[in-house]
Amino acid sequence: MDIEHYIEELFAKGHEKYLPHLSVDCVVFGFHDNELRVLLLKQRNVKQWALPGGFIKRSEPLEGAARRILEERTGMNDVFLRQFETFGATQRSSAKANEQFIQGLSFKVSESWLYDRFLTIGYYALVEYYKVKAVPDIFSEECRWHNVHKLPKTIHDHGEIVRRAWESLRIHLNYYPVGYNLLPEKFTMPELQKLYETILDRPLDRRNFQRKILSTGILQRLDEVKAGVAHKAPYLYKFHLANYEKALKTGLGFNL
Amino acid sequence: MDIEHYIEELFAKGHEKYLPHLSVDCVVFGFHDNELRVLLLKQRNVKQWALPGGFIKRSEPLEGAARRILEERTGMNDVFLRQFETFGATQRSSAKANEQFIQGLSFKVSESWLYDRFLTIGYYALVEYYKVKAVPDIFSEECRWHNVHKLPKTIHDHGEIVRRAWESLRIHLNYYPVGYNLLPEKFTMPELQKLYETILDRPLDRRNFQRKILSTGILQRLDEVKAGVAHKAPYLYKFHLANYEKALKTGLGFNL
DNA sequence: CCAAAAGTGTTTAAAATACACCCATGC
DNA sequence: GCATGGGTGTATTTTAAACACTTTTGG
Repeated sequence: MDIEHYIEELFAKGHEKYLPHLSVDCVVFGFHDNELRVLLLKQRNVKQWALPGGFIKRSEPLEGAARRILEERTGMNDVFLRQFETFGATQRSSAKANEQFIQGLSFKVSESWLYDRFLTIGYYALVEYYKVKAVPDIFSEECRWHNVHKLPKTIHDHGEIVRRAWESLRIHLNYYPVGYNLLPEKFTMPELQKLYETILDRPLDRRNFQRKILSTGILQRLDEVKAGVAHKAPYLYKFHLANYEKALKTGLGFNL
Repeated sequence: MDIEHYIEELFAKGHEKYLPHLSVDCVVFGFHDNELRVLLLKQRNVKQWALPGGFIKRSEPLEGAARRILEERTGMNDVFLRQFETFGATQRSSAKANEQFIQGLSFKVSESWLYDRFLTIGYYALVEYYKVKAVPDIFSEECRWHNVHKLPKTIHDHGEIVRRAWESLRIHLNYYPVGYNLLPEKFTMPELQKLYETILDRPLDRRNFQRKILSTGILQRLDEVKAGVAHKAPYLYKFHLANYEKALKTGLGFNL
């Protein structure tokens, strides 16, 4: 099988192409059905899920690796991406933890760089849910969104990594604007609020939220209302890109 | 020479003991003469300074490596230590950049794991200035404190790393208490304020600062005043450890 | 016509800021 | 005795939080 061949090659010779002992894992956040979701890959031969991850080419910038991995899994480039932590506990990954996966392979590898200890550099990404064309990697049979509140069983410390990414994102939310990468171009105020509430995991006052978010100047209201909805149609907004970019740089001393 | 032998061994066989391509660098902050200072090492054969850094033993936790490195350079354990960023640009380190150092060695090494690309995981530490017994490492001839405002020429991206660490510390300051690891056991309110002003790099109002910091409950005033000072003697304070620890965990939604 | 969601402003409380006078000490 | 820095409190402004009624629409 083609993929098995690919995997065998990676086990045997991956260290020639990639830096050993190092991986990059991406926590890809998307927003859908009023849920904050992360993209996870279902490992072959194993009933566990994993973060989209990969290795760093020997002469590839660290962030470049993260962007490449992200593009491979989601088809997207130019997404919001932020490094948040590097995980380096000794027990965090091991050949043991991968045993089940390895045993399911059709070939035998008695030694491989992939059996070594790995440190992983964690990035989180914010992406527009509908724009993602999720594709599994060679280790996986499926790529699916999961509600951050109901994560399935994960390999290694990937559950913890998601938790930490979410934590970083919550803090991030109080410094920088968020949403451009998580919402469609046009969106309503209640949608934006839901996004914030979902990330912060608590309800916000409708009126206070609107006042504060508008005061930042990152939004512009359109002369359009959302069509085809029950009840009163809410206005559509889009981000004021110049102000949004500025706020990304200078921050917006915000407190929701 | 003994040290040269040590270095030669490290060049030749270090990769057996340490993870390749990875280093840990520590930005050690101390506070003295109303200055925020960082500990830097003067490299042998080179007119440049470097952060205290080192490598990760093959079965050593990442943070453990940082603590070991810190203890080796400062003689201190149990200091405040926080990972803040991992630096992985391709051009950040190279054999070229180390050329001068290598040429100064009495032996020749044509190949070494140390010539490879390195990613470095950045930690910053907060330490009590007077408790530090700074000792150079094998690559250095001197270990000295430098004012963060007047950093000397550094190797690689170490200047940038200091800048980023300081930035992280400034943000940190608005979430968590700081000072226990930077000040002597007993200190005065003006001293604490100077520390905050120095880290934030801007003046703070005396009365407002005192009110806010006291309202957190992390301080306890002693029935003692500072002796041997000109002018009115300020009270001495110490940290209320239980409250301080609690604040380290739960944070103190602070805004100076 | 009514249930459900959106639009809009005001009042109140809390927090941040600005500011001034007295006190103790070393010189 | 005076210059210097430390101690203390209040008034003002700004920001956050709480809160209710009206409007629109689909069913």
